[in-house]
Amino acid sequence: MTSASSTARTRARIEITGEILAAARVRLTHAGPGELSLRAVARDVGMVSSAVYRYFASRDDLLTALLIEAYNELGAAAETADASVAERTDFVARWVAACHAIRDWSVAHPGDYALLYGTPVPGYAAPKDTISAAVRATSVLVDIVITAHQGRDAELETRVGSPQDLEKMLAGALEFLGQRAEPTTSVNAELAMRTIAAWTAIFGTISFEMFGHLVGSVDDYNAYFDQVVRRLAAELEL
Amino acid sequence: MTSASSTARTRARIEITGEILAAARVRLTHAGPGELSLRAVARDVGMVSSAVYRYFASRDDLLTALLIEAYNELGAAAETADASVAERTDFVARWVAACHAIRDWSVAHPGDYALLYGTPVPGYAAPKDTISAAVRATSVLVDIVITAHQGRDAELETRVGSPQDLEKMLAGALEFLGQRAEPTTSVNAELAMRTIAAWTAIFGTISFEMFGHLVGSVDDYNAYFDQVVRRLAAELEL
DNA sequence: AACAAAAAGAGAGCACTGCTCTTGCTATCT
DNA sequence: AGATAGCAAGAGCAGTGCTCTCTTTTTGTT
Repeated sequence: MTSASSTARTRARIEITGEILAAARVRLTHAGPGELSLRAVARDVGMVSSAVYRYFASRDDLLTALLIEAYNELGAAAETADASVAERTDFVARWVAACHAIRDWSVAHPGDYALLYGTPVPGYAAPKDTISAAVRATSVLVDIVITAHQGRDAELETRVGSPQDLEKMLAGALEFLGQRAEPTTSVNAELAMRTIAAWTAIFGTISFEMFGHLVGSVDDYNAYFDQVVRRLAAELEL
Repeated sequence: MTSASSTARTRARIEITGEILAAARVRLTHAGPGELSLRAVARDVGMVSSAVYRYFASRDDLLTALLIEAYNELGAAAETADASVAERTDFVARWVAACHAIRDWSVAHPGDYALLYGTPVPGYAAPKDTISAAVRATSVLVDIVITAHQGRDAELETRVGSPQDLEKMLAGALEFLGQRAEPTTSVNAELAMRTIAAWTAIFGTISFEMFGHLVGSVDDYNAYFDQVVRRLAAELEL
């Protein structure tokens, strides 16, 4: 029986890996990445700590796996919210729905959010596996913006600086946006600039809320976020 | 000799406290708050770890002291940059100068920045001592905005939602802004909304840069930040 | 000047962490 | 059936925050 993955052992391995991840996830949700102890997770699943190392080579490896899971969950939440808007040409509604889905997930998963958008762990550099997952939520937002502008005649006018400056500065972003747009269209640098700024503003707002910087200034976080999101929608001319 | 602080011991205490803080600061600058070990700091200053506890009751206390120092340094940088603009009525120039000073300091002190604006430490709640220091950099920005709008006839028109909604939502912020404005003036809720959003956007942008989320999208961080800041200046109608 | 009180440093120790290595057992493949 | 590889457990190392005890030094008072 050389079939790839049907032996009891491989099945057990997958299951146990999942159990460890789930246990770690539970601890992470309300504890923050720095407090996540591999030994504590091991105890949760009824293992000795050294046994966990058969499944994850190091604590960083475990964090990476959690990172990917969390990114995917966030991305899925954004995708679902966007897809749930029936009127596909109501780009403001889609934008608002996706943004709120992102915030809602973040509020419900503080520890995971801290892992994704908080201080990076020590010498930790996110491996390539994480990129595709990391990009999901962002892609939802970007797609809404790009689709909204796809068929329009007039391109956005550059507000600050020259289009050449923007193009040079945002080369990487323009490439990414270009891949998501229809092949024939070229992506306006001004639109790219505003999109990145809006994207940053969204996560900046959530981070400020989550990390306590809005305490005393803002009373109703949800209402405030809604304001921010709708203003960004106007800024993006959705 | 009962005079408050002239004995050799009190002088030594202040000096040693400073040495510990300085050593911790050096470690923090390029290491991140989670990696800051009290024992390592003790070794740096040639003490045994238990001796450090005569000066700081816990690691959290040390972090709090570092937090205050860093906030003050950031605040001072912003204040200096603002003050260095000769033409006091050129509010855009003052805004740009202050914002860039904030980013420059952040880039030069990654570990400190992570302590201030990254994931909060475990169960750590910033004590009141930190607030006055924390507010300094923000106050510079707020003062520029408020002063710019002080003598104007027309108030900003509410863009999204109603003024009543904004006032209710931003009660805390309006109080803070009101304290910084001239007593006679009442602060416009729309202005408060835009100011908070701009403030959030600035630190969101810096956080995204520092925590690696702009890698691949933005090539020239300084130029990008300049764009963001100038667009916010326009948004704030400085 | 002498003495009690307070403060400071050093060391040992506890409970915890990430991680490695060795030992015994068991499922898998040839 | 026998060799091989995978798995779990335990001991152990170096590091962490923090506490407690002990000794020495400085301080303030009698």
